[in-house]
Amino acid sequence: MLDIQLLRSNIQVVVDALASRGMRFDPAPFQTLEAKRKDLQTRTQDLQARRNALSKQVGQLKSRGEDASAVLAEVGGIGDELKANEQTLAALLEELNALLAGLPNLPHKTVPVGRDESGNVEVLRWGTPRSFAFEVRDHVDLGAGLGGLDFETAAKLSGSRFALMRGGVARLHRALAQFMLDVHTREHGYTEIYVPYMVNEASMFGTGQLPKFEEDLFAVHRGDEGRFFLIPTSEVPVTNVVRGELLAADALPMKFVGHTPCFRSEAGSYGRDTRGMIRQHQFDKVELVRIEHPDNSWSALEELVGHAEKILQKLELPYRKIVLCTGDMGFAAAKTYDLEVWLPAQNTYREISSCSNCGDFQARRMQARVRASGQGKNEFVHTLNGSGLAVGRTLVAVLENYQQADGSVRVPEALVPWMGGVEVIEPVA
RNA sequence: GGAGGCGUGGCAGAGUGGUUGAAUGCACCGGUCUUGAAAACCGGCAGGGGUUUGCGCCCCUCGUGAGUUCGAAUCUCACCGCCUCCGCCA
Repeated sequence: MLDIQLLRSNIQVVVDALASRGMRFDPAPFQTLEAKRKDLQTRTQDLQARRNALSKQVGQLKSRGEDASAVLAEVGGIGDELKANEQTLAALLEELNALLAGLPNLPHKTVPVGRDESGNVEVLRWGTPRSFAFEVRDHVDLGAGLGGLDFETAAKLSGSRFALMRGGVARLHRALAQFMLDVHTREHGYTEIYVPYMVNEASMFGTGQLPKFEEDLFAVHRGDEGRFFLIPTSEVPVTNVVRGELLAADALPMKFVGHTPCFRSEAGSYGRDTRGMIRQHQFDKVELVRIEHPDNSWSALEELVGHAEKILQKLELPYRKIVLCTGDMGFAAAKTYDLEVWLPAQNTYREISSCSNCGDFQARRMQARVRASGQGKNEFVHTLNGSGLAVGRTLVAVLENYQQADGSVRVPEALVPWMGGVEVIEPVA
């Protein structure tokens, strides 16, 4: 959520910044609402002040045993008008709020301007894609050969865009997640956190999935007692840990790492990545979340991306790092780095991590603040999140990059201890 | 699922219709004292919003939302959450 003060004082800044994201924002409706609000709020508050003063008089008169009927008659007349004003004002504020809640975050000044993904800027390439002396297989074929990836059975159980893993591949999947958790907790100082996979509406609003992106979510209904939403990323529950909190300055930074499944309806992406487990309704992700003091969030973003990169480096998977341009960023982000891993079968780099600083955008929605240390004002915290990494896609990358001519797959050296010493996953006969 | 209890400021905890946004303690901030620190003492200290060049003035908020009333932390209803006991249960 943007700061309404900014829209009041300098709406052109907002219009321009949103334009760089490819969004046409017409300031007129906001300004009309805002003018009405100002007028109505002033009048309402005047009425409230009068009522309060007169009611106070009644109390004084009665405590002295005097007659209060004249004052009572006067204050009685205020009631109806006041109530009407209060209701109109509440509706108006709600409308303003809804308008505000629908606006995406403003890009940080260091974000390259661009209209779509073609405007993204590569900042780093790490590792050299391996050359193969045989024809590479994609993870679907490899997984089938290993008896470890079974999309047909998953489809029987649930439908398309679900995966079922067995044996060595299932173990590899588990090992990857454990490995990531261990690296981030032991080497990068994150606190492991376990969170609910279903959250309420307020949490989805807090991180920005609602109200605009409901179609991307799975909802779980509980009769007429309301509904939960399956988390599309652990960013949602983990970040919302601080919702509604006023934190002590020394409570920051908070660094969490969580491993959860993620559920996405993938509405509107019917034709894309239909083969294999690149784009699933359910996938696992190890997520890094940081709650930072506003002064530190930008250096924290660089650090966080580095932590995600470290996993790829340890697994010796070639990747590149790009900065998303203004037109390609997510709703809540002020700046985003994507990490893309090399997939030999696709002969290209594919997204495996997305790391963002959301600035105070989510914090304002969540009302998550940090107490000022000295005289200053309490401030909204800054929230950051990044995949460290998407486990399913990491599995795909390992299978494809470490495949051998006979269809077996070597286990990356760094991962062997998490595989109980297994160094190669062999095809089934 | 049944029975009972409880939600007040950063924390603990008073307050059961009237100048109470709220005692007290702790924490925190500033100061006195001290070589420095601690202790002691003095002072400050909820959040959000409106308006104002500023001083300030005003409004809202005691889990959330409705209601009763001239007036609600206090009374009524609904909802949410937490605790205790019983039942069930991975």
